Amino acid sequence: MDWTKTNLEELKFKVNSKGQTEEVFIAAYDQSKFEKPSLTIDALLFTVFDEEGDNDLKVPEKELKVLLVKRKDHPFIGQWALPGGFVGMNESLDEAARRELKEETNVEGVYLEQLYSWGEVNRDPRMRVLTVSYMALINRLKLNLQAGDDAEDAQWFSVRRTVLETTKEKTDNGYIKAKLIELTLTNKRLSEKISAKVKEEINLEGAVSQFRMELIDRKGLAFDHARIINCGLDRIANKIEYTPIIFNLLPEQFTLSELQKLYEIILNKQILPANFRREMIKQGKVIETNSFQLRNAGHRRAKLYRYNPEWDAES
Amino acid sequence: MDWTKTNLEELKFKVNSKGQTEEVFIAAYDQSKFEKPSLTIDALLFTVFDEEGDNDLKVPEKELKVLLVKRKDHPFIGQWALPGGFVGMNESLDEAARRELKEETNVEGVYLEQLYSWGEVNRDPRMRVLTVSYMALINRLKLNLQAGDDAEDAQWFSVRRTVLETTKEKTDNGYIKAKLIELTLTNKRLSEKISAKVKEEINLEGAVSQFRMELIDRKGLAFDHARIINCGLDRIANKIEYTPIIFNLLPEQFTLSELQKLYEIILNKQILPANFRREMIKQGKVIETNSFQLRNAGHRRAKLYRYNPEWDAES
DNA sequence: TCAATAGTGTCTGTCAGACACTATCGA
DNA sequence: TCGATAGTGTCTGACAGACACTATTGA
Repeated sequence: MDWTKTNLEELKFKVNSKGQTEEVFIAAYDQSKFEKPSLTIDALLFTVFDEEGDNDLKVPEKELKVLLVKRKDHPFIGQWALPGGFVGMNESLDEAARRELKEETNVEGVYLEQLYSWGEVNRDPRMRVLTVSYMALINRLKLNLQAGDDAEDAQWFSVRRTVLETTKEKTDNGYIKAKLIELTLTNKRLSEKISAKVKEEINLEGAVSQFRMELIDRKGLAFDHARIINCGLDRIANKIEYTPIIFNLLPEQFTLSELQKLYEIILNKQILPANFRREMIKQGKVIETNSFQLRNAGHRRAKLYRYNPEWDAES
Repeated sequence: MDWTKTNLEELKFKVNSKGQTEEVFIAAYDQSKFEKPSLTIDALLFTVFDEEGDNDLKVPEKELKVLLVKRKDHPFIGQWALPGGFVGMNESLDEAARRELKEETNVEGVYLEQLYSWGEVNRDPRMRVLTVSYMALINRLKLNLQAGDDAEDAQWFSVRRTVLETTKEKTDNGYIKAKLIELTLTNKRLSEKISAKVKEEINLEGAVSQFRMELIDRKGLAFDHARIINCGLDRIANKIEYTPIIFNLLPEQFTLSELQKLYEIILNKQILPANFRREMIKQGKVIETNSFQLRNAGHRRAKLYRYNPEWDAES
């Protein structure tokens, strides 16, 4: 059914207060009378790299990375921003996000999800801009296979999130709880280090709660993009337990330790290996393969696992 | 910090490839060159009424209600739609949603949350319209106190959701799972009954999952609003366990049975009273009061409880 | 006494967290 | 043999789901 048309016979000839049928009304409708905000999408692209340490007995650390581009024009010229751009008149929001993804990394067919829409009046110093933010999760290998990776001014930054301070203030009929979060974005090769601050605030009055994500300090990050990155990190952490999105960040085969490391980064807490192992296998999120880790390290070789595509949250 | 301005001295005098400083650039920036989609918000207002049955020994049933307005103009003239409208150039999205809420119900200071943004090219037969959907939860008493309630063409409809069919089709490397959902919206007084169909589809290929909510049949509901209502119902169900949003739908004091009935409606499943009671009290979401149910019914009077504003998901 | 709901007590199997222990590999 | 990680086994307390039972009220 094409629901985009009114397409009911009975409505076709109905007239409004000015005596117009739908056809006449639409033909006469002048939308240009109204001033409109501009519409953009911003794409948060995450991936995971291995970060080799000094001691090669140790297993390499995992780093969560986000793609930033250097702005070539005002506003915020020379600063780093999320890739994004205007939405064309003939593409949907999702299509615009996938186009941006493709332009920036030359990757297609990856996990993509709408995050949130940001519409404060003065978000952009040029004019009123509404941005719809999207998040994509890409595995490293897919990036290597395709070109456009380290093209020009798009660079991967390590993301780290620290909670600097949590406050909880009781009010008459509820509380105000705030979390001051520091986002640290680093790129070793360029010796770039950005650390922005975002405040998450829950204002509860009775049962009426209001959640806000406020930008406190955007040091080197354009617009309110620090807020969007934080929003994406929250989203991954929320979905990690009941969806398989995390496997989008890993290669086809992986060890349980690697998977655990990723969980620890995203949830920002330590997990006991024995329990993690037991739970993953029991849940059925993961299937044992017959292969083993290739790398010769000073310890027993780990069995490789892969995501179980039959896995289902319901069961 | 006012992050909406570039406000770093070093950037102020930096020039772009055309030799413009930021100030010059912004003054020369002509946004009117670009065609832009229109921007609206749609507000999903939920509340709960008691629905008296025939047997007055029985406790009244609860009904989840949504506010719909009858369209007075094309397109979809005469059909029911969510309240909503264009976003002004000087109001944020949240402000626009609160304005709409106030205009429609004269209620302020209630729970409001952004749901999702819908941006398909042909959503609206007039022109390209992006809509950002919001959901508000309002308790019945707040509505009674304020005017504007049953004004003109805004009416409360009972919402019921039935899963007509679930299918799961295995593919090479994943599955396609679909749920066909029927939304039934009824208003007894007007003898109106709308039943729209929405399909929720999860397409999983490897770990790349894609979620879509598709409108199958909009029978009497304007635009893609059935989809938005369904999205709101999903959101409440997801948040009911770990947030106190449900208390926004209840009066200050309530019995545990009333609370349970609401849980059952929203989660669409039966709960054992003994366990429900135990869990609510243990969790500390709820505080005992000294009052009892006034109503004289053929059974022991129930103690009234109220929401515990100290309750905190973390603990 | 009955219908209807309020509210208590308890049993049972499952499971998360903690931790002790064994296995394997390379230097 | 040591350092490092892989992987197994098991104890414990908490807890969800099921259900039997008592309490209170109005007709």
